[in-house]
Amino acid sequence: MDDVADRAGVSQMTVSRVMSGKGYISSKVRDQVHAAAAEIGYVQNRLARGLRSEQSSLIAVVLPTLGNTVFTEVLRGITDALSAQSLRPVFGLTEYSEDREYELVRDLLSWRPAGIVLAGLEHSDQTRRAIDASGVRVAEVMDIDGEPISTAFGLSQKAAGQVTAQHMLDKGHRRFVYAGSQSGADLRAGKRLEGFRQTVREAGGTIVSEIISSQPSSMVEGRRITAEILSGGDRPDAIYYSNDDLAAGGIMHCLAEGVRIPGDIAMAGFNGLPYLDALPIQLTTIQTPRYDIGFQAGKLLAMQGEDRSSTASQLVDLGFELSVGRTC
Amino acid sequence: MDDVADRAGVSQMTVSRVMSGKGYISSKVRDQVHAAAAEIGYVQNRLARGLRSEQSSLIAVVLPTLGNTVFTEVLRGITDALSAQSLRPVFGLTEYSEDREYELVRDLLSWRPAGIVLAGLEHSDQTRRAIDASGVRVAEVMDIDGEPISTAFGLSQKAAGQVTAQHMLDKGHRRFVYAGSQSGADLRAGKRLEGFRQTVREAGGTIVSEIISSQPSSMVEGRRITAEILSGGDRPDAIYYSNDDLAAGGIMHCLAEGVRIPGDIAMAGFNGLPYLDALPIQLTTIQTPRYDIGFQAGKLLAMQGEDRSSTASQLVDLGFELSVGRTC
DNA sequence: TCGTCACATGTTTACGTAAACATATGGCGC
DNA sequence: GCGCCATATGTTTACGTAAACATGTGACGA
Repeated sequence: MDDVADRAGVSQMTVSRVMSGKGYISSKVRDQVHAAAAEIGYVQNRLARGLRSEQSSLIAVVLPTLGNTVFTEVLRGITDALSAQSLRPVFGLTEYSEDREYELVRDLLSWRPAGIVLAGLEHSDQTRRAIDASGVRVAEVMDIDGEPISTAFGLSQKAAGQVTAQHMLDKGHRRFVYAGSQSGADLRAGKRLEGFRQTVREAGGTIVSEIISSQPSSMVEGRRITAEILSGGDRPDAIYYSNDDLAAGGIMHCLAEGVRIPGDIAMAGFNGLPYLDALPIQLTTIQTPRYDIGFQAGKLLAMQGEDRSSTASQLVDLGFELSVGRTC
Repeated sequence: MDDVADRAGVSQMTVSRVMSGKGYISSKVRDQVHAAAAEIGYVQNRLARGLRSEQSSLIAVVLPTLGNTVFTEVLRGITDALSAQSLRPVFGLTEYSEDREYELVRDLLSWRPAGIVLAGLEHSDQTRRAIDASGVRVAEVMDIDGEPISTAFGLSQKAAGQVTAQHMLDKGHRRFVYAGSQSGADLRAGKRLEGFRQTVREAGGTIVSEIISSQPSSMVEGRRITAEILSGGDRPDAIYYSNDDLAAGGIMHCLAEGVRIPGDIAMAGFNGLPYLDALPIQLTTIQTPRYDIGFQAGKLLAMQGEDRSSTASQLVDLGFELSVGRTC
């Protein structure tokens, strides 16, 4: 900055003002400074800027995995929301471990981020304390069934499970199998299952079994689980998959084996992934606003903290929609 | 740090040494310092650390999109490689625009990253200059057909196109259609097409047409394009898709419409995405080491810069494998 | 005419850390 | 017994920036 200042014939502070766009600057000086900066290839040092101004233009993003399209879409939303104000996401992956989440949060707080995004509402006490102590602004994403740290953007996972159950019951199905993955570490999936169970029971239906694979969710795993379910002697009416990837695998199994959907077996998934529209059979699922969830979370954190009224904890329900296909 | 030092009864510098693990520290003092830090909830400030040590523990990652599984897997590889040394990725998306890439690179350099990852070998002169001037270490990923800035990890896209063409020719196909997306902004896809064209021509085959959609690649788009191709009067022997998502869409179209593969139309894709194993028909494709590419790029940048011998520009060929399915 | 105030720039200082440069202790070889 | 060197700690300073606090214009209303 001193070099730029010398070349432009002004003080270092004036260069700082031009770069940050704060304070009064005559247009003549502004141009001189920009020209000087371009000539010597000046690149500002955000480490110094952050140190002095006690805040960096980084947003910490802590997600379970990138193996699930859901989170890559959330991340896209966040990234897009931030890019306008040249905030950048720094991120870490928890692989659905609370301990790992804590480590990541601690580590990322050392960057003095302007905000932090967490997945879901369940965090260890340690994590909550570290966040409280840092005073960083928080946005939680995907889930709104619980108590947020400050603001959560998402949908009611439990209600999604209920709506799906109700729809399947309305279609006449009574005996269900639930197919999940990740050893049940995905707490949102657990809440959907909870809602599903409740509605099924109230209507007098049965959940014959709950199969929870230890593998990460994938189409291949969904196909495997489905084959397993259908090879058993006691075939259920319908399978409720914890997400679309598993369900799509189920559809593939049936296509390959000539099992009729929904005649032989009905299915429902969750997420409303774009590729479902390309499949030969339209899956009944729940459409979730994943990108928008990320985008709104990003926008909240990108807002300069002037808005102190929003300090109170708040749940922002971005809703979901039952997408009726031909699999029920 | 001063507070921690007071509580531990040592100097600030000793605390610094404990935190960074550099220099001699007695185990007694180390424990005292850790205890004191834990008591007051000390979180180091990486902005200050980076400022003083002239280098941050961030790795800049500039990718075209997160909409393509390929790049999310590369990103996973990078993230995993970095997490061991608690380096963190900061990233930006170019949406396949060179100008956007330049802006992002400039912006990310202001974080004084320990390294930067770029997709592909083609970058604007501006971008190259900015990187040269910064002296930052660079890893380029996915492509090795060209001149790297320093080290590139990937595979020969052109050779992949050639191998695919040769395989299809061997299977007796002569009249091809190429189906791509992104308005051709994906330069790697362009190189594959180049290799494909060359091999087809040398063998006396024909590329009847090259259809390049302006949409991002997706299964839905692949199904749409395929429907378009097959509805035309002059049906080709085979379709070469620029990637698996488009090809899977093609398979879906044929499943839904009763078009026989490869009897009525043959197909090949590129990437070897995991979900292909779940499809009723096994797609012939090229298996690419995407995660490994990201991982090795991450590892290179994570190495402390002691290895000055590797300054020379270098291409690391991680290879690919033809995955023979039942679509040719 | 003078005070006021929006505009424009400059000077000094602090942000939290680690590099560079001391200093002190004690074990070990000769 | 003495010098040397590995070990262990302390003091001073600089990293690049922006906040805080000046200072200096000139237009405009009373």
